[in-house]
Amino acid sequence: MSTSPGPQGPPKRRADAVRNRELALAAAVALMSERGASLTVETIARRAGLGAATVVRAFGGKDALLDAAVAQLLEPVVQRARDLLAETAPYLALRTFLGELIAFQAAHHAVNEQLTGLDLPATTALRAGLVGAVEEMIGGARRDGEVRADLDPAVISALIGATALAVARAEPSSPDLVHAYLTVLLDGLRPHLAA
Amino acid sequence: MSTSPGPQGPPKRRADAVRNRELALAAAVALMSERGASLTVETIARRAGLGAATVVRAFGGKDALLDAAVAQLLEPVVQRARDLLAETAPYLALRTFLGELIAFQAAHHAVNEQLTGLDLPATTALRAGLVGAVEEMIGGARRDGEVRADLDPAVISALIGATALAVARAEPSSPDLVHAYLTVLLDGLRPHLAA
Amino acid sequence: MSTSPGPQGPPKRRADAVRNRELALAAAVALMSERGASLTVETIARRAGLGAATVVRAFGGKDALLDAAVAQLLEPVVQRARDLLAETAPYLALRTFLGELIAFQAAHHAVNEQLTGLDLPATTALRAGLVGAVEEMIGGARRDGEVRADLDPAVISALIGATALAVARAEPSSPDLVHAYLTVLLDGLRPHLAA
Amino acid sequence: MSTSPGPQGPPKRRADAVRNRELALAAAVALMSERGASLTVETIARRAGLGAATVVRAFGGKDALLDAAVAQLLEPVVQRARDLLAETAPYLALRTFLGELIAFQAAHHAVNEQLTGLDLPATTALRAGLVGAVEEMIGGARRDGEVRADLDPAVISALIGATALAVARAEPSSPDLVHAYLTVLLDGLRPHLAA
DNA sequence: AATGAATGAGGGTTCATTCAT
DNA sequence: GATGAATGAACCCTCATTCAT
Repeated sequence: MSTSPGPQGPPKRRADAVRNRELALAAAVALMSERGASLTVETIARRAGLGAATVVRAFGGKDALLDAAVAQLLEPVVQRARDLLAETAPYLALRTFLGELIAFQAAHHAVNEQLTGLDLPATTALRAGLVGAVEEMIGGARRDGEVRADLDPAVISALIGATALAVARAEPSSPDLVHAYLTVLLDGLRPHLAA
Repeated sequence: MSTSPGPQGPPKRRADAVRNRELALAAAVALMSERGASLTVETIARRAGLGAATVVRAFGGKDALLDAAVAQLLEPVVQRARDLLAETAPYLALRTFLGELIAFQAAHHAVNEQLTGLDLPATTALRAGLVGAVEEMIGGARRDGEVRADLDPAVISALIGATALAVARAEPSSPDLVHAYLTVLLDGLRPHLAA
Repeated sequence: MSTSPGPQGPPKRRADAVRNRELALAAAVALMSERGASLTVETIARRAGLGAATVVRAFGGKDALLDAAVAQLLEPVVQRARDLLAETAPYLALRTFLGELIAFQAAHHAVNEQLTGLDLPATTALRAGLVGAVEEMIGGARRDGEVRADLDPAVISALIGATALAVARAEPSSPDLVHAYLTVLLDGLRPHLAA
Repeated sequence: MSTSPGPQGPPKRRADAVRNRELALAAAVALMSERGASLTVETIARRAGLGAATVVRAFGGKDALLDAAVAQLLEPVVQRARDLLAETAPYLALRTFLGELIAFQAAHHAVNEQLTGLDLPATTALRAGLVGAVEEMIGGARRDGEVRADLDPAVISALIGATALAVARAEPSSPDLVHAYLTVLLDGLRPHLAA
């Protein structure tokens, strides 16, 4: 009885594993936020204070690790978009969300710099969710007459998806650039006043 | 003096070297225009009909080769921007150039897909030249009252530089996206109608 | 004496250890009977419902585990050979045993597929025992005039040892092949009719 | 003109590459003939006096290297079987070939020790050719009344294929074992004299 | 000068073993 | 004592660069 855990304890040392998973994720995220970081398994592991094999085992492969890292970055963003959609008028939601999106991306501006050509299902799904939420915002705002009606909301959403990340990743990053992006984009999205 | 040719001896077989340089450049440019091309030295050399060592030797390293290739791609674009600046009213030049820029980038959407973290001086310089030309267009258009005055032309230029490439490289590429980008951007750049 | 238990204290939880040993052995044996099974420590442990460290600890290393597993497979075969020797006329014993040996090997055709170069003392000893038993069968059958006398029984036994396994492991396995093997071998072992 | 080769020379340094290919093949073959040799790319390369990457590049992968090595070993054997078939009466061809086959295999007794589960097309094809040739020998000998008619030649051929290699690889290798194998096998293949 | 070939460095992954719980 | 997790070593492979021809 002295060594066995109480009746509540199925996970014996799982806690450490979870912690190391998070360490590896955090290390990957940190490296993604640094320009030109190498993002090799070895580098990530060293940053996390772990062995290279450990991080591979914890995720089942480098791709899965990167997928999990990007997903961890993206998940709260998507959630925030959904929350805004539920709580706020579409156009206000769009304005609010865009600002937050850029601010968030700017804090992790190197995200998916080296992710081209990889199979990242969680990331793909989250990006789709994000684009979908933005599309709903735009659709609603358009119905409210707040956004121009001559462009397809899906296309506008894709446009935002493509450019927001680029602005966030711009070198050098500057608040002025973000401000200009938001200003131009939102003004450009307003309904046409005159031909 | 022993190794350098005398004044009577211009480079003897430099013609071959120049030709091979151009072959390698053309091959690299062609590969950059194909999604998912491998862009290894071996691949480039095979495409050029040359040996791998030849292309390395012709440029002194892979980075320099890529730099030269991207520069070759970018150079006419920059030149076009300068020509438009010289010949056309600023705002019209801007509108014209933006459309051409996107079309060009879309035709070479793989450019600097794998260029992160590399030291590419020629590319950097040309990009600066391009951004500078756009900045002049915007400055002129602003003086003509064609572009909003509440944003710094340099910042707008940086914004265009950051987003144009992203739109051109978007996956999947679509004319609608390009159209929406140009529409929103240009409308967003118009002077404010109401404070 | 200090480490060995006193006469009043037999091994306390040795029962668990013994049980785990048997679980691991059974798992290893089961995996050896499946074509292309991976036979890693992890795989064996999972099949046994144990932790990987447990199976290693129970045997002191993977080699010892495999040795014990093969030995467990071979032991009843050797015992059967000894029983037949004791109970049956040599030549009949030989005919009977050969059929059973092939059938047994065919049921565990993956045995020692991945065992090359390993140090497996128990397996080696059992194989020697098996070869010895067969040698006795042949020697007795030769004395009875049932087997040709121009070949050394030890050599014939080695021949059987080498070929029986190969036939059992042949790809693809077929009853016809086994039948042909037994037919040709036994006929070839009969005494020479004509010089 | 001084440095360029004469008009006959398309392969400039291909000779060295061919030589290194052969060095690598010879090293692989040599290692296959040693019990317990590790057969890693590194080991083979070191034995050949080459870098590991060189042997990989020369063959395009480890599997292809092993395939080529085994094929090189097997090719003259298959050729010899075909020659015997063409020149000699079937049963004599069979007797002759079996002796040579064993002798040859015995000289390379570790061949395909670690080859299970690999995709080796050349090896597979050559083994099929060998089995086919033996099958023809047996079929012809059977028509001549030299080999028993109650067993399918294809099955007998498979039997020989399975056992000959095993005998050649037996540990320890001994001339007596080979002699016994040939004696028992050939006698066992003779037509049935009495029920 | 051009090049096919060689290679050292580095990548991701697997696995038997060790360790902390 | 049992175990999930950690890990160092080893494997195969790729590639930019260097070398011998």
